[in-house]
Amino acid sequence: MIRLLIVDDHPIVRDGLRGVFAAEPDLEVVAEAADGAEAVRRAGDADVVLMDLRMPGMGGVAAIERLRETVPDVRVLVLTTFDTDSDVLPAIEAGATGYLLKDAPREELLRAVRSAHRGESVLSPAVAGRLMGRVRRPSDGALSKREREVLALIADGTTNREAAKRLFVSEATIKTHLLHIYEKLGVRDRAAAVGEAYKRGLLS
Amino acid sequence: MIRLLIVDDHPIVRDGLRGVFAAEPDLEVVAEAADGAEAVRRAGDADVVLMDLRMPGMGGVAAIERLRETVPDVRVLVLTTFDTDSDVLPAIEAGATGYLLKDAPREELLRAVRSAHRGESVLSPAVAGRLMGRVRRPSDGALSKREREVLALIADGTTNREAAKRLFVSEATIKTHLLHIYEKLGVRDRAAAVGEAYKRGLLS
DNA sequence: GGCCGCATCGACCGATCGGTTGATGCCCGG
DNA sequence: CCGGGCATCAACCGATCGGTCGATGCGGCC
Repeated sequence: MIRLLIVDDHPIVRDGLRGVFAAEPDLEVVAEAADGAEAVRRAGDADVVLMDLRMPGMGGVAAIERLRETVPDVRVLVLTTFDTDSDVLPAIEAGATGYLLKDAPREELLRAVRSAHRGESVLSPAVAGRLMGRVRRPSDGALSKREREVLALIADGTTNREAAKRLFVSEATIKTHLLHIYEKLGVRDRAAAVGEAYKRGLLS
Repeated sequence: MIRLLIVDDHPIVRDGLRGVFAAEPDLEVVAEAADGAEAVRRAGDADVVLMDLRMPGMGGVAAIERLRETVPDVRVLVLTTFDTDSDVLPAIEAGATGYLLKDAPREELLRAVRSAHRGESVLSPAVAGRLMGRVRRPSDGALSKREREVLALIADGTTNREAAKRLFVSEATIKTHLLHIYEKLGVRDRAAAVGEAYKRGLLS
């Protein structure tokens, strides 16, 4: 029997999760909490904590850090809406065992809970992709010449179509370059690519 | 009779323009040039020069600057594919009387040629909008607090939908904020907004 | 009170983007 | 020769964006 603690400031979400787990004979919701502080207080009875990140008062990241000190055996599976680096990384650094997005199918959620209980890391595909991209991110400035040209154009607001005209290639080529750029910079859209490039001094 | 010089490195474009002007009794194409240097040599016979910007050898901007010295009375109407700031501003600073995009309807082109001949400035709507945005750009840092919040999220790669969830507002609100941001920064999409914000130190 | 700036919002729609399936060819180094 | 990196390309489709029509309400200032 895996004992669960559901931590979310929205009662509807907590009820929804209860409903999901109610049908599983090996899962039992033993407590709920509406914020991080309450989660820390109630985690003693749980094996796995389903932790939202953004909550009033103490948020998820701080709670995960506290749980590592107070209930070191508990597994924390983050269940949240957000998958940006600024959300993912702090939670993982704080000690989360897994990171799932709230739009995950119920089967994935159930599988994640059981995996987390076994101490296995669980990441949603989107988050996994981001971490993988981050790990294999080459040194700064590793964009090819062509990629840098495309990026500079995008930063100036040109559409893919315009960029294609500008560089005398097809739009498909621009898109391919962009996908490579996103991969190398660990981002998923042009705006973030521009931001990341500025942060790395690739653009100025 | 308005005497025209067509400057474009593509023969097809030159032929196409000839065809447009052939039907106009008050317009006469007196010469063609395939690059800036040739344009400068042939401009003496012309009243209005239709100038492309990106050409091998001497480009349009340099040619416009030379024409100001050698044939100061000639009017230069830029006719090009590109309307980014990095194309528009140098041409206008160099002394172009007008700036049109190649996708302009023929009526607009004809009207522009006649206006340019009279010394009137002519701008395509897109370019006009960009210049207007630039002129009324407020001082740096004039984004509202909310706009800055939205911009920071966008720079991190969040979609409008995610940003809406994040800030507990509707997606329509995010879009409105973004449109205001684009207007204030004189850009037309999120990537350029991020770039511009970094240039101005609004993001770091 | 009127005006302005700011924040909020909906609906619709065309344009563009991102992802996904591949693929080819060139150059360089092992 | 082979493999890897780079550049190039097409087609399809769902997701998202940007633009456009408005609109309301609040607070501050004149």
